Amino acid sequence: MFLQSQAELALGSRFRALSESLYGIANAAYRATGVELDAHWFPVLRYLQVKGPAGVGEIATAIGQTHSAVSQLASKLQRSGWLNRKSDRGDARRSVLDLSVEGERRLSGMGPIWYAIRRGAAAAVTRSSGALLGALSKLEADIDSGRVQREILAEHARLRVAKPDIKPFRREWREHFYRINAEWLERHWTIEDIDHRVLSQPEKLVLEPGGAIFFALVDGEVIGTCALLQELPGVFELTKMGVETGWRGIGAGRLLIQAIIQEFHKRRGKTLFLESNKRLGPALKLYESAGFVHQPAPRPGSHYQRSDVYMIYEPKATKARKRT
Amino acid sequence: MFLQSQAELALGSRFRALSESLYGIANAAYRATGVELDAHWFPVLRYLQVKGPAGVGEIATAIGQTHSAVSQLASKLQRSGWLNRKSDRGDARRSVLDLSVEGERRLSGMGPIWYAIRRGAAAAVTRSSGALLGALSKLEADIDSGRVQREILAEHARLRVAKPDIKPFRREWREHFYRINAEWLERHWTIEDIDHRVLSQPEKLVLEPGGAIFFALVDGEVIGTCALLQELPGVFELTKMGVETGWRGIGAGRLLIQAIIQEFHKRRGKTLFLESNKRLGPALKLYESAGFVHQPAPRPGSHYQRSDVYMIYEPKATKARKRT
DNA sequence: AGCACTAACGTAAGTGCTTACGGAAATCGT
DNA sequence: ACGATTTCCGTAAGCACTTACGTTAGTGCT
Repeated sequence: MFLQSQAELALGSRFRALSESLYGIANAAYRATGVELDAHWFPVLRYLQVKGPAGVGEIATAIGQTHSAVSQLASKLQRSGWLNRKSDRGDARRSVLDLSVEGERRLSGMGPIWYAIRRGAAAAVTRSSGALLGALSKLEADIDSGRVQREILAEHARLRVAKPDIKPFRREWREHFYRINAEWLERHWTIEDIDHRVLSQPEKLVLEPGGAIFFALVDGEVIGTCALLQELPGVFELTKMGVETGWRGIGAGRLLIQAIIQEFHKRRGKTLFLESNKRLGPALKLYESAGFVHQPAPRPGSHYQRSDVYMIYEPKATKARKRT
Repeated sequence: MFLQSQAELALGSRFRALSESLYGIANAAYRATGVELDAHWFPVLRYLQVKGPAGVGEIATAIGQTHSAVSQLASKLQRSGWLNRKSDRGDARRSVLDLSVEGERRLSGMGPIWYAIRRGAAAAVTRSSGALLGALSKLEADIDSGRVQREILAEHARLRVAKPDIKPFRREWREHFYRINAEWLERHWTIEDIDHRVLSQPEKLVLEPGGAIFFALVDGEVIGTCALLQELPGVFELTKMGVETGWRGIGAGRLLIQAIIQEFHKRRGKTLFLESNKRLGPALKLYESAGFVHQPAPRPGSHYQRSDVYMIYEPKATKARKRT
């Protein structure tokens, strides 16, 4: 599921959909058992049944909705004979809702269906995690207190000004190497077989043959990666560079390329090339400005179907010498 | 919170409210950080950003909404320049959505705010219960499979035809003695001091002085209760009778009274009386038909403020003898 | 006592979805 | 090959809320 992959970011959508599902289930149960009740009415009607006559505002805060919602629903329920509405003697602003005799009668036989719904839902909740109800309560309290809100803003203040750090490969970041590259590969092409193998076994197919992998991190979150692959002794390929959409434009790509080049020099490599595709405009710009020079494509013996750009790294020093 | 007291019955409302809260939080975070994005757009925009161009239906199923919702949102986003819409060559029924260059640009800097929201929400979720996300996923799957629906109907089929069982007091049902009586007491009056004491210490104040308590159960759920209280040796009071709203009309009240009377005879009691209130019409009918006869109220030395009905049990046998 | 202020509510309009419906293109069965 | 069915989508209307606003009644301050 796509929404699940977005983790906490799409909770709003998921809760909304869950809400509709649950209303649907309850309504289907009512219909199937011949009960004329809409699940949306339950909070108001049940509140009146349990607590007796109550004002609009009182009900609204109790069930977590606005007074308008309660007022409008009350009008509807009044028309269909569920409840009575009279204005409070004593405080003429208030209008007091009360179950009608007929409404009370209709509700009085709901025990079986309510318990059935409750048991069915409880079973599902238990299967999903025994503590779901408690968790929801705490979450609601947390949100109401404004704490979540404040924390988000605090985090953002830190993340916005954070600069990317470049760090060498660590095992716990392994999955990010796959994830980040899969994102743009799936987007523009498909993941070729060679891609899949390299991405899923980076230690064996990149590091052990004398290569290197770097990650770009922002405040501990991996947001980009790049690999240096040794094809033949002294011949290296810059490959699998990706920065998460959403984190572009803070210089992570440039830093990654610089780290790769530095590593290439450290290993006394002779040739550093890369293959890419014309559709990756911003990346190509980065390569060019880092010292890569276009060559006739495709490279003889290219591994990739999608490759139509071939570049070789020519250090500034070399070019400068040429010009003089 | 009232909704929480309704446990699984009001999950729909709670999820809906949670959904609104989370959208609100996200939107506030966007606004506070100067990002022009509506949290409701996130699923569609993010899907396009990650997966690239996609059809309306594909997006709809991926994000769990209807194609109509996606189509309408797409129109809006198209008008405001976020995305382009063109019909698919190859299949003219499809219309393909794609982020515009401008839309892509706007989204490209969202990393910090998205991660901030994600962290804030994740922290709240962790505080509420580490497993909430997994629990939600399982719950969604369970609902989608139709299992919850089926179980509710099966439960209802059993509960609807179930007859109440009358059982003597057990410690594990203790709280129900309080809960069920509190319901009608709070509803019509307030819980007097003597009520509170008796209800919260039934063993000490009812059973030990030679009384009894019975519960009415339906398929294992306690739905009603009644107490026999020994005031003086041989003088008993029928009191604290209640049947849950929702379970009235299946004869639980009558069975409870019969059980009390039987217990009264078993203990060779001489007098069985009760105090009640005129507002409790249905209950009074039950008392009358069970053999209780009205006496001038209030009873001398009554314990209760609310009492304006006083009845004494006169077995049919006695009345029959009188008539002859 | 008078006057700003607040509280309680109803109404109108907006919103983010849904269901219902219909049209057009693709696919299937024969 | 061609009618029946299915797929894909857009539009319209509905729904369950919301926010915005206005009215009326109570409250607090001087």
